[in-house]
Amino acid sequence: MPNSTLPPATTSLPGATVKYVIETLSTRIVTQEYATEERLPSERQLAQELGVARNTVREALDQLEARGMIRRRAGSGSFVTYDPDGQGEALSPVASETGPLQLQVVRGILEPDMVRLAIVNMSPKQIEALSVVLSKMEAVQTDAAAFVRLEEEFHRLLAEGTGNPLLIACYNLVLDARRQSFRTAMYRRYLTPTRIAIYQQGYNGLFNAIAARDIEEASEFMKLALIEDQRLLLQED
Amino acid sequence: MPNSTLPPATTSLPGATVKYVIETLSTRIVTQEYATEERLPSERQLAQELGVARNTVREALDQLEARGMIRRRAGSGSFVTYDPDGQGEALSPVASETGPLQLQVVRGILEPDMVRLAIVNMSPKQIEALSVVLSKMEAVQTDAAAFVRLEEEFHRLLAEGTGNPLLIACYNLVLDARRQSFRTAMYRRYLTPTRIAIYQQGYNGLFNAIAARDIEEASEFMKLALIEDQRLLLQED
DNA sequence: GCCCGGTTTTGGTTTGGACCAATTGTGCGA
DNA sequence: TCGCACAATTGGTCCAAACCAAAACCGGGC
Repeated sequence: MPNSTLPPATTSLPGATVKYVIETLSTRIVTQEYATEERLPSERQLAQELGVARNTVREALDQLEARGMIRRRAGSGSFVTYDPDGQGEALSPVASETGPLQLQVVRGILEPDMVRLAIVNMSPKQIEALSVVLSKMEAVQTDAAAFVRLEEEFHRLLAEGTGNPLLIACYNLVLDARRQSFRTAMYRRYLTPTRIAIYQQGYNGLFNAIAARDIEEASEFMKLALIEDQRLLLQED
Repeated sequence: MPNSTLPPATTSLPGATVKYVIETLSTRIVTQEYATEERLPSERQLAQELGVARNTVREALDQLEARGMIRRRAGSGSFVTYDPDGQGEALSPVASETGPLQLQVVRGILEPDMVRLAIVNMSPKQIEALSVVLSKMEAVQTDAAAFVRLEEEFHRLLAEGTGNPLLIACYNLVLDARRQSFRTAMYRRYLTPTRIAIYQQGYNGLFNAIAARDIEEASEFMKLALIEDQRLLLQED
């Protein structure tokens, strides 16, 4: 079949491109690689850099805008509105009335199974995105706030890795509550460099288990992290 | 036509095309020109009829789907979900994009632990409220819709019985998705009086276990109910 | 130095085409 | 008649390109 034209070429995995762009950009935003208020590269530049069509970049930006992470102005550019220490936003009301222990309980219910689902569902690109976040986490030495943010991003990627919109929505509530907890309870005080190192080890093991598609191992690491959190919780006050 | 390139042509007013398609289609839906549950023309047909590109039709359909007026199934078609006698409040958007299987997965994660928490947390009054709903359920003979509503109420009371606001919020999402499932997938057809009797037995056992504060027994009953739902799901076609 | 108009950059919209994946329909053979 | 493989249909994703409108940028003229 002497097809005259075949522009798409389809070298990359289909169906994962937009999500890949979203994950890449949202990670960069969360890690402040694109700082708050900063202008991010033009759509055309991003398209070239990421090796996708502008259309695809646009769709990703649409969703980031819907999430409230960026704001776009025609003729001017796209700007980061995401605020890491977002004092601003009213988190969902449930977040504020959820106690640290209650948060821990729900995490204990969701996360082990969430990892299982993610493992059997994540695409290579999604795992790649996860590894990017992991390496940034490993680079953290003392900045507890940054570490917490990266943890959230890591968990968010896991949730999206399940491909289950309902589960993702539930876990977004969990993350809201978690953010709230960190704001009020000031765990950060207890996130010493030593503890950060412990967590880094845990996340590293978790990621390796995920990359190896070792379901039980990963679920076990997830539980360990939860137990560690619990210990931190009890030390408080 | 020897012209090398001029795809857009731009015969119609620019910037109003998508809106025009949305208005046209949503009007047809609201006026029941495309009746509820009916399949509307394929995207390619609509594109031709309205004189726009398929992409434009898709974008319009995206928004109609976001509004909950239609639902799309790859390989099958787009179907009107809008109900003119809409009791139907706007369900949370996640509800519409959650499939029956994904719903079942999340329920399988949450419900067994939810029962455990409820048992150790419910006050006598709350258990009393539960028994009231149960007796109403047992009075149902053939009205599948009523039974489904009572089931929801039963589950809601359980969730509230945990006293965990975060868990309650998560489970509300689950219930939204469940309601959506019943609307679209028409399980009701399979909820014969015989099946209702089976469920009644299950809920009765579940309640007794709860009243007796028998955690393992209750969790077991909960799982059984889930399995029963699953069977019902698989029979669907 | 300041304003004003053209040029450039940037996001916004639409087109058309190719290919993928899920579903449905169909016809042939056991 | 029953099933199963194959083809057609349908929504899902991505690409490349053109044009528009708003904003920013820049250089000349006052």
